Amino acid sequence: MTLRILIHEVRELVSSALTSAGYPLTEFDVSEPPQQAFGDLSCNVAFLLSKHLKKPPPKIAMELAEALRQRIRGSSYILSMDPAGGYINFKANYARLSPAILSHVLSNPENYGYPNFGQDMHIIIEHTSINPNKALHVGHMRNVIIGDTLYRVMRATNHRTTVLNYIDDSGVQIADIVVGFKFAGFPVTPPTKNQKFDQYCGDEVYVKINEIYEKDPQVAEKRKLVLKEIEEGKSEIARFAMDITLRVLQEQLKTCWRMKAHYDLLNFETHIVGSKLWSKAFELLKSNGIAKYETEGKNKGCWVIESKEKKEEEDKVLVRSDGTATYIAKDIPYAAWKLGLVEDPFYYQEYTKQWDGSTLYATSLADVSGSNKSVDKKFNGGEQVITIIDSRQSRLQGIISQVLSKIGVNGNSHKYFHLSYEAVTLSSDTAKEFGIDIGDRQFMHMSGRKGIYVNADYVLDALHAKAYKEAKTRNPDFSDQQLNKIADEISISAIRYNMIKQDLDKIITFDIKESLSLEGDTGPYLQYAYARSQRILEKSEQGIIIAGRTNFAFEQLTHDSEIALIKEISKLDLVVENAVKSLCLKSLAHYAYNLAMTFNLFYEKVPVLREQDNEVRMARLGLVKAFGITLKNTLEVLGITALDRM
RNA sequence: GGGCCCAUAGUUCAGCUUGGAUAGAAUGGCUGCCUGCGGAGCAGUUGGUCGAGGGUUCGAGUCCCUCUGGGCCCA
Repeated sequence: MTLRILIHEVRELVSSALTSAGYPLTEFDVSEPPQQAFGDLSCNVAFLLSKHLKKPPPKIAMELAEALRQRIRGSSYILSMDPAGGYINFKANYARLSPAILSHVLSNPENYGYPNFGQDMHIIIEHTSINPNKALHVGHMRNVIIGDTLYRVMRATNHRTTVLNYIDDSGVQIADIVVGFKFAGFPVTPPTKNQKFDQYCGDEVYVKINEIYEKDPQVAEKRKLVLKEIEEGKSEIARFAMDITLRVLQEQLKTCWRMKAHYDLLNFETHIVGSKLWSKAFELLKSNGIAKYETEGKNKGCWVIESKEKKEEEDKVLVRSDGTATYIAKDIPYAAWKLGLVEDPFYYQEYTKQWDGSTLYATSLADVSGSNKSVDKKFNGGEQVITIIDSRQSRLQGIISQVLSKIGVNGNSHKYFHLSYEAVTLSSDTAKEFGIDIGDRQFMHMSGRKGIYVNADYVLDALHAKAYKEAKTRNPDFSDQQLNKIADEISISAIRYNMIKQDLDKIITFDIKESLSLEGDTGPYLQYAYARSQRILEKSEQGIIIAGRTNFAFEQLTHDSEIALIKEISKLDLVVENAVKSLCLKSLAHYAYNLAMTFNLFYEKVPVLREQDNEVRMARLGLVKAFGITLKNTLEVLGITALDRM
């Protein structure tokens, strides 16, 4: 039993009342009214009918109420119904509802709130995909956290998930680092002790080589040479570049794993290039008449995609007249591979074990025998492909979707979906820490080239230090190991919640001071509510065993804050469903916050352990336990660990 | 020149997909609440011409149009 069933019941009642009162069946909404005083659910059908019936809504509501009143029987979960204004408000019968909801939660602790509508559908999610020449900064964190949360909620709703991380190992950015090492004298080992290799490459080599380019065009020339060698893939420089790529990648993955991100496959760009995927995809485009050869005009000698719909739009060049492919031509075959539109050219080998015990695979072009044996595994051919990239790529991604919709992706434009999000920028105060005064402006964009960004590890470390200190004052008897574990979980929770609670279309103005807050609308607030609930259960179990029991005298829970908590608990599956269907991940965060807040109110108002009446006390313990299950399952999809102590 | 996104309290944001009852949080400021199930909490108070104008509607923060300001992409 969840709120969903109650809503369904109200809908059925209203529908049949419409018929018997002589009104036409029409679409209407059943939702929660803005205030508890109006009831538990509210129906707006009278407003909608008044439009074409030219009758005032309150009058229609009154008439419908008559028909409804006869239908509400004693066996129903609905206690009463009242027309108010034009609304029809319903009050739930919690004496029946509460036992049904709470015993359902208690008997499904593992998967309560996770509706099974995925039905094993294969969803491919790509996220992270950071150039392997630098460490993650806060902007990358947003990408990782959006992607991993999506993966978690898809997995929880029984989708078959494959998470890809695209490694651009043949781009200019990696070439810049190689130039730094080979032609500008940077030592390959970081001169500062214990410096992470990704930070060294990004914070120092990359920033300084860009300064050198400005002054010395001869060094800038070397970049072209290095790029060419990497593309050809055989030389000593190419091998060196791959070595650097893998070392940076390893450090990047450590940071991602620190945030509890999970991946299934690393897709190396050099493998995509070397696999001849492009020529297969190109043939597909030609045979479908999508790619056209221009014989005149400014694109003479190029292969282009014509845009017929809008005349103002430029035709997109795929292959230049000199035979080189554009960046669009790189992305189309990869996208076609994801959807399974071209034959899979890759071998797969085990790359490494991850933090969660799962195996991370990598693409390969050869069937390698020996220790790195290829595995027979299918990573592509998703029924839906979701790519998480920032909004600057919207145009390119739009073109790719458009092209794919013409080949094989029959009519279903949602099969290839670009999940776009806005940038993370620096607040005025945080910009000042880089010695930059941005005047009246609200934010400033980060710049990798100029070294103006906040590293992910720096934020995690700062959060960790703060959480550690706080935890130690509250738990002076805890060991260093215990405190570190707690501080890990709190720091992850703070950053993950911070990055997911905001709308994807909004620029995040990152402020280092504000991001360190552990109070109010934050991840640790959620964990705190959970820890409080677990402490109550822990203390109670010295005298009373409630483990394994699912039925209590829940009908005796009648206090406002008890009812409010039960109602909030009953909504999780609706929230999860909405999060998946509208790809609205922030709604999970908002729900978690509301649930925790509702519990905190209950905690203030209603005593549990001090309750004298044995039955009521037991019922409250059952409620506390059900709350813990619900919050824990919500936090799980957010990638936040529910802590018993903090 | 063309396309996409954003604008709500001092600040950071919910609410807009699907129009509806008194526009909500957090944070900051001020004030209370720990011999009590953990104060990373709770309560109160302060703070809003929902960027501007027009339109649709019985009803617009929400839908449509124009404009302004900011951001991004393409040329």
